[in-house]
Amino acid sequence: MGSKERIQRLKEETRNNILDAALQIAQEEGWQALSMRKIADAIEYTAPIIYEYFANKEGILLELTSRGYILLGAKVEAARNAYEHPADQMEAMWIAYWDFAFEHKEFYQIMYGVEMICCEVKKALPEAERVSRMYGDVIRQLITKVEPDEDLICRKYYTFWSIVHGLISINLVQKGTNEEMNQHILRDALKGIIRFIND
Amino acid sequence: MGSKERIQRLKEETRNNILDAALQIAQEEGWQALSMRKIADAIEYTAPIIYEYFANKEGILLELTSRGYILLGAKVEAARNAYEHPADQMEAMWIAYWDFAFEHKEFYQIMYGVEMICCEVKKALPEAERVSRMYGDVIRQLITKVEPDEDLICRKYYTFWSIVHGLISINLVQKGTNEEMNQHILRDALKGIIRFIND
DNA sequence: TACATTTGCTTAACGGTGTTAAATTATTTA
DNA sequence: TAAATAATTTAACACCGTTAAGCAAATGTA
Repeated sequence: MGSKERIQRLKEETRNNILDAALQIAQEEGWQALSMRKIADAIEYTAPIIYEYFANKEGILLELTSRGYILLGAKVEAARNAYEHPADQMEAMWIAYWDFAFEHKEFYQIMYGVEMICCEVKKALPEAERVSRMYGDVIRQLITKVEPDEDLICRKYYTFWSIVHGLISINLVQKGTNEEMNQHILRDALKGIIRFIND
Repeated sequence: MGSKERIQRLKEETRNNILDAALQIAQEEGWQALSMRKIADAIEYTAPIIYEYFANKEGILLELTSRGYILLGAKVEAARNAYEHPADQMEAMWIAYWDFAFEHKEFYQIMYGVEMICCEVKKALPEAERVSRMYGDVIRQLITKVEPDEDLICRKYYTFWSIVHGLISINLVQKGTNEEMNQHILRDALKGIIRFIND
């Protein structure tokens, strides 16, 4: 016979087509615009066919998430292999991570649950601005330089914000982590930034 | 007459009821479970009524986001007022931010676009574990202590991850920020953590 | 008081979603 | 060629956000 394998190959191809179509739609229109019917349209089938290849929509997302991690893993590995000393490796590996996030935005979003809410209106919410101004004011006082330029203050603010928000996000998305350790990390990082704020 | 004001007050009450109902549903079932019909049920009306008070569903979310910032602002302000020295203020303000995120998870989620994907399966994705192991290995080499305990490595890993992921999230959610500044913040923070990894 | 107008609210509907079951068509097997 | 199996579609269900039409009660006016 031999056609058994050919059919198997065709099935695998369709499976890949589904995943590719889903990713492409996400790239073009965002994850919120992804629908089973749109995927079906793209692969020139009707929607129920997809359920022969995936349990449900989440199954597709899960598979893409997994593939995202494989891609990220390769990038991080390559970055490490490009250096000898651990310190250089570490920096390169995180920069690789950073680059991955922006080169493959859609992957990063499903991998780490980052929503693109940003409804244009939300950006300039005065209540939000008030909060960041409060932080900025205190940072200004912390900097000993007589005339700290606004750029430096902004940078320090983002440094603080990033680590706090990052730690929170990680905890909210994949909860069940050690509460005590979080407090330890948070306080260490804050004290670290404050101590070396004038570098 | 005087009934004009009474009616006005009633309308405002209904508006608040809508917001309260929306928040409660989110607290009990998550944002993804929030629907106009569910809100209507909770306030004992039918769905179209809500459109007399809000332009659409996003309008409700926007108002709640705004209220979230007001709440956060109050907490941060109180934290600052509890201390004299800027360094103490700064730490207290970020801890207040941290506490707010977990005390008012639902607010934090709409304010900063944190999705709760975590479909239980995703947690233990082997491809994801491989990536974190790679980072852990290099961190272990960076620590000079002869027998670094696993807790320390984990803490350092989360510190790195938090700042990188935090910075990425902020950029993805409210894009349009300065690319050059991001690189500056990223490299500064990485070098800082690496340099003081043995504290 | 009687009629007209406005208001508050509901029902019905439209086009969309994920998903399942039944029906249909095409392919393979006997 | 006929029966059995596989591949694919159509139809349907229950939900979603949103809008338009209709109704009923309250209000304003003569």
